[in-house]
Amino acid sequence: MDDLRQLFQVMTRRFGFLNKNCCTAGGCDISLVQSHILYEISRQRRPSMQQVAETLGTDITTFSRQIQSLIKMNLVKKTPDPEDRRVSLLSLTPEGNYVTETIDQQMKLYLEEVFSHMNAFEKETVIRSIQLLNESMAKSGKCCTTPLG
Amino acid sequence: MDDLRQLFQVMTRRFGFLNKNCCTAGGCDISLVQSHILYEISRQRRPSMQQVAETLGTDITTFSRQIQSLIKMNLVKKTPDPEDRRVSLLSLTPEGNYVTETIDQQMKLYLEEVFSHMNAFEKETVIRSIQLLNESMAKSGKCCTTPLG
DNA sequence: GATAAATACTTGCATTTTACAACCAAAAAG
DNA sequence: CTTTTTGGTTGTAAAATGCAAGTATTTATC
Repeated sequence: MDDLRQLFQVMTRRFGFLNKNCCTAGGCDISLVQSHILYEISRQRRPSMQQVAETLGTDITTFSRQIQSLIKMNLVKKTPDPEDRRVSLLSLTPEGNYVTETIDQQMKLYLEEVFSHMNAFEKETVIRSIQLLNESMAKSGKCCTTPLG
Repeated sequence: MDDLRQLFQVMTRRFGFLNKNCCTAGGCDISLVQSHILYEISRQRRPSMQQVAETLGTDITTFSRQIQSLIKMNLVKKTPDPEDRRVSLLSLTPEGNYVTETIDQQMKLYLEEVFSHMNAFEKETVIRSIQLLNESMAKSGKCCTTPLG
């Protein structure tokens, strides 16, 4: 309880490593940011560029180029929105879906491994705590959002 | 409990934003990685380059250059280890200490703000949960460590 | 005690990532 | 119909990254 920040720092660093490990694991070999982009595209429902970039807190110009790479790698598809021809809707190609799915399974496997060191009650408490934390961070508009806006 | 990964993803992303915000806040204007380096140097007791690079999971060559920048900015000092003249021990300059301290206070302020949305019991539970999580991740040697080794 | 091997770190180089500024095109506002 | 706003793309330049190769010191090994 003394060094609160340290706790967070260690936890997020470890989770970052986990994420990174899952990118370079057999088969798919993509960067960490690309992994996050794929994840968000799969999670959101045909999002626009802006939406995903905003979620990840990356500059739209950087994001634009990242998407270009992912399209070149045949993992992502960009379709113009018929409602508003300025926006491009993002979706995963079958290959992109496969890669994303593979990473996700790997992540889940690792997370289960981590939680295997706890009993059911502890696991439940930890999960509930993270939920609570997320809610609190959401409430606190001042911090924990992208620096841009 | 359904989407465990999502919970982690959101939490770490938010904490990452928080970290990023604290770098660019008035006075100090350093990159996120530099902030992490400063933090680790202040936390560890006169660490060597390898130690900090290892902790952060960054390549030693990249790290070497980062340190060069921080030295040029007069935030970090490198002193040869008398025991082993190959190693360089890292420490903060007074300026570096000030910057690091400022960031730390900002972080703590933000974290307190986040926890202000909880009651004492919830806060205690959340902190204990993160501790537990860190322990579990440490136990699980397979994941959650640097991909390099 | 000389030689080989390992370790700690730096530099060369090439690639990737990043972001500000300036831009284009479509939509909304006036 | 003109102006402004919005979604997205390039130009360019800086920073970050990491492999390969190098230097210097220390630790085996014979």
